[in-house]
Amino acid sequence: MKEIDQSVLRLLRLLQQDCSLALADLAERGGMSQSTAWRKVQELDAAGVIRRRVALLDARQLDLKLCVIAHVTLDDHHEEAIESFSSVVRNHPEIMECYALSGAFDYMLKIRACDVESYEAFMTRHLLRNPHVRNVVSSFVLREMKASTELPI
Amino acid sequence: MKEIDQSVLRLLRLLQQDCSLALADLAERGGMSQSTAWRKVQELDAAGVIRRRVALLDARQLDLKLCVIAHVTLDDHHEEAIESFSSVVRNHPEIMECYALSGAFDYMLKIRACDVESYEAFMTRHLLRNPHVRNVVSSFVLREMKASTELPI
DNA sequence: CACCGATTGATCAATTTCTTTCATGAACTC
DNA sequence: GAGTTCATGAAAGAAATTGATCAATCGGTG
Repeated sequence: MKEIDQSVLRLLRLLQQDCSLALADLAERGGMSQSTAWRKVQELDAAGVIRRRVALLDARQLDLKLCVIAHVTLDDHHEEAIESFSSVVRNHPEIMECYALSGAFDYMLKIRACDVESYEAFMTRHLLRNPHVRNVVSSFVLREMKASTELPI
Repeated sequence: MKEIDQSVLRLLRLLQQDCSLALADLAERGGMSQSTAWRKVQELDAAGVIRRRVALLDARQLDLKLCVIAHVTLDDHHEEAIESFSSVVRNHPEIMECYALSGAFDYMLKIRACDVESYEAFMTRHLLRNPHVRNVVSSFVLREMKASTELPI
């Protein structure tokens, strides 16, 4: 990928807001011809700047009313402990996000579940059962003030 | 929206993995005819179960190498303090996510920046300057183990 | 200024994809 | 069982994407 100029940034901003835009609209709003828009999007796809296009769904309508932020501390940080924990994270779609952090906790997880019971069940069944997990602190999300996928570009 | 049956769930799962699938592919993988797939997707769009379709970009290539999880505590929880804080969150795209939490902290923020300096600048300029913000604890993301937008359905 | 390469926009044909229409059959009601 | 509604699939038409070509334009360089 070459340098990313202003016109490409405009396309990217539009696409991360709505990738179902027709090429004609995209071009118009991006202030360029359809051919140029097409070529730039091709490049962005090929270069992997556009990683993927996904549909964002409404959690409430799909009965996932609960969202939890959990902070996890492992017992030790040996290869095996980390791999074991990673595997739990990978294999459970309820864990939507997981970041290794600096600071007081090793990991931060964002977890979705239908309700407190099923969260509790998932937790005890899969996370707390893992021998390397020393500590989990769960905070319930009271309100989603912002949940954007748009990078600040 | 009526009840959501298995075939619709299959479509939703596919779409939240890749919404650039052609209708024909979507239908085939979802195990139904193209017309049926089209109609179901229309309904899901209309009902808002599919909230939007977005492009996910590569933060690294866009020079956003830093990701920070910040925990914020407000001074008080009066209308004004909350509104003031909300306004900061709304108006700054660097703050990609913000959740009001139960537990030790009032809010959790996910923030993207190019580097530590610009993060520091943003922080002091916009968050710490806010008179209602009592405390901010920043944890740097060392590794993104998982960052999915797929709901566990 | 003249030249060169790169980028852009316009246009077109081929292909693919989306959307509508229509007919069929199942399920249900009266 | 006749009639109605509803969901389904096939097929046809409309529209958009894809990819290529060509001329015009822009920027830099000798």
